[in-house]
Amino acid sequence: MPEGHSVHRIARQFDRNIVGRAVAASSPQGRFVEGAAVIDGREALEVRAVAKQMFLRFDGDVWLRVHLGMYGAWDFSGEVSVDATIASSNGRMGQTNQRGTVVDDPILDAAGENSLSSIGAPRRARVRMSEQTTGLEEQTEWPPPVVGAVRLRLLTESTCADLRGPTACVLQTPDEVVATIAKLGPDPLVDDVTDGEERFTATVKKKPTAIGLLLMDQAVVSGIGNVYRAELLFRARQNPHTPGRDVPEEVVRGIWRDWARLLPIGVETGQMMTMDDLDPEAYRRAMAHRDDRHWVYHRAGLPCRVCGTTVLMEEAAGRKLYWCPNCQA
DNA sequence: TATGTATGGTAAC
DNA sequence: TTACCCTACATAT
Repeated sequence: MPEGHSVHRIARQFDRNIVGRAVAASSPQGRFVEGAAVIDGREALEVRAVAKQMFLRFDGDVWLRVHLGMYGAWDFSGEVSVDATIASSNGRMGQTNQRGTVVDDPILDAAGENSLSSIGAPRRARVRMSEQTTGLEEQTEWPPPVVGAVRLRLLTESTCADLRGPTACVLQTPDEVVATIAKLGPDPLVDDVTDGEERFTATVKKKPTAIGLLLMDQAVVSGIGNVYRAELLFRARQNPHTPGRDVPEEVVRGIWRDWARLLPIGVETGQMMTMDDLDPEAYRRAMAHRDDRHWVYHRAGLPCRVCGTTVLMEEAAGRKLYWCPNCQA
């Protein structure tokens, strides 16, 4: 389910709790038994996130590439460095208490930062990291019992990471990792932002494909998914159907810069917050309720927040595209 | 209990 | 373009 921000968040979690430690690897579900056997006993040395993919390097030049697709998730339990607000899947916010169970009524300040005093500190917790981070009921058993179809379990002495439902979970050689990343468009959190802008602009400028489709193409730009696509186009007041080469260059550059701005906000807040210029009360409401978080995404049939025109929805390449025909004429 | 939907991507037509 | 994969959850029955 995650767009780029979630993958960067998950990579950060790996950096804190898995990298630098030897792992026991297994595939309880049975679909990654050989790969797990290769990883088993190795030390995790480095994690990288590019676009919607995560690369975890183990000693001996063994790389694990994971793509969560729409349904994948990593469940962390044991010692977990909780650094962020934990939101339940229905959009309700919560945070974990000392026992790791979810507590309602988070304390958010106007900047959207939570008030956890132990930011970054390991604690007993159980969280599911997918598009959002969800608090799970903590298990006292160690290692935690396997629940459901776990493709890959990585276990350090103190932290357990369970992978479920990924689109891709494969081992790669260093050359293969380089090749995979080379096919991906610029990622504002990986590439130099100025270089990325040039690459993105040059690509879009020569494409006859609609800009609404180009933004979803990971070879054109990394990490944008269906939510950010709709929101970036609205923020640029850009019609999704305009061929890339016909979009004014300044608009194209503006979309890149906007993405470079929104992505880190998503990483820090854990939310696809695309209405960032809100007063504190509106911001609080947007953080708390998913339906109040976006300009046009998931708002088909509702009035545009800016002009009141009915927001439209159409299928584009099998995905739902939301836009305001007046603001984005 | 069944069904529909979802923030993604690939491969086959 | 369509089929298909992978899983969880909300909603309908």
